Amino acid sequence: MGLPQHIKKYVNMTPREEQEIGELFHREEFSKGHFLFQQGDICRHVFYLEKGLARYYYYSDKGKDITGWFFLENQFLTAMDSFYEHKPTKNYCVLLEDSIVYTINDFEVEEMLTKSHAMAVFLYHAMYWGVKKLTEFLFTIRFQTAQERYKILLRNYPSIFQRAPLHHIASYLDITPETLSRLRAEK
Amino acid sequence: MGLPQHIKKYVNMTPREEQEIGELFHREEFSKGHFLFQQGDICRHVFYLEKGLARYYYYSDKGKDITGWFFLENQFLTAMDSFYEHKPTKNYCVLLEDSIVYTINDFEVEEMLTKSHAMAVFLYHAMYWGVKKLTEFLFTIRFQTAQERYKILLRNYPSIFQRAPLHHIASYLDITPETLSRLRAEK
DNA sequence: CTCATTTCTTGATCTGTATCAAGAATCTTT
DNA sequence: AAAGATTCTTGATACAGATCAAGAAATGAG
Repeated sequence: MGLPQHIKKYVNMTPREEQEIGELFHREEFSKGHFLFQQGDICRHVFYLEKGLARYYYYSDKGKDITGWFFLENQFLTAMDSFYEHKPTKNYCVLLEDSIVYTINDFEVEEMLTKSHAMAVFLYHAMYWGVKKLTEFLFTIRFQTAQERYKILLRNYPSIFQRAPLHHIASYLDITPETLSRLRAEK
Repeated sequence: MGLPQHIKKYVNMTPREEQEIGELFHREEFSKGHFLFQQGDICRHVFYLEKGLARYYYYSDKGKDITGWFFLENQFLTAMDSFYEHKPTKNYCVLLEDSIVYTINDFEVEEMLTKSHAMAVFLYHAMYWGVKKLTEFLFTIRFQTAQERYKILLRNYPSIFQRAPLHHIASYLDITPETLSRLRAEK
């Protein structure tokens, strides 16, 4: 493929290392509706979304469909705990659009982690990115009102509102579809 | 010091590496009330709490004192974004008890990250631990009621209720002191 | 030991968002 | 194009937990 530009900014690799890592990614195209993983799967891949949109979701204790995250272009995604701990995931990830995805296997990642110092450094930085995003999201959920959360999403990812059903956006924002509808109606 | 046992379970290091990393940690004792870092500091250390209790907190937009986390014995802590991005932190971390702390510098960590493959692997695993804890906490805040969150804390860390003031526990649970008081009063 | 401060409790009231209900709009399939 | 399914809106009501208020208990300084 040639390594996504995205990766390179995190870490200095030799051209050789860069090529080696790049060769581990497999390009694939999937149609809208394809599941990258489902409940019960042991998620054995990290995905890099070059084009398209994915919805990561699960069912709460009370059986409600909750969107945990939306993944847009140029983002990495996986079922983190499943991938890292080799256990079945409780989550789903479905494509909301036809997408181009680069895939890498768990054993390939692990091999690179143990054999390549540069890859270990890269994965450290990638994990930090996860910590940062989670911290931001936690902060938003804890301290912003429903209206503020709605406005933040509208500001940062306005395209989501054209690309995903509103009730899935509502659960991501931790509000009901009715409340989201009312927020949108306010002038 | 001898590396905390805690570290070893994450990663295989040669005795030499283990010794090298161990030597970078500096043992220190601090009294109750000591700040490990404060707003405005660039946090240049990772701390390992061997004994004691620390409260990580900040002031919300509305000026309220919010506990972000309690750190107990055998846990690592730092102002993650400040340490990683070398920027001033908005947070505070104060010891609630006399404590024994092992400290390592940012430049030492960075040197180990770039020079030692084993250290890079270790830091990758340490970051994952952060992702996991944040994910769990986010889940609790989003989907559990105040009463459930209270019970979870009481089950997992009962000692906190003897060791920290209740209003600081309340803000950690994302409830008011009044609500916590009422939850405790329920038989 | 005493006074002052901080912490905790209890009660009354308020509010943001959920829930329940039903109709309107939009998409999908034949 | 019609019928059915899904998504979205709007209104009425309910409720968990916040806020406001004030007193009680615990802690700490002199």
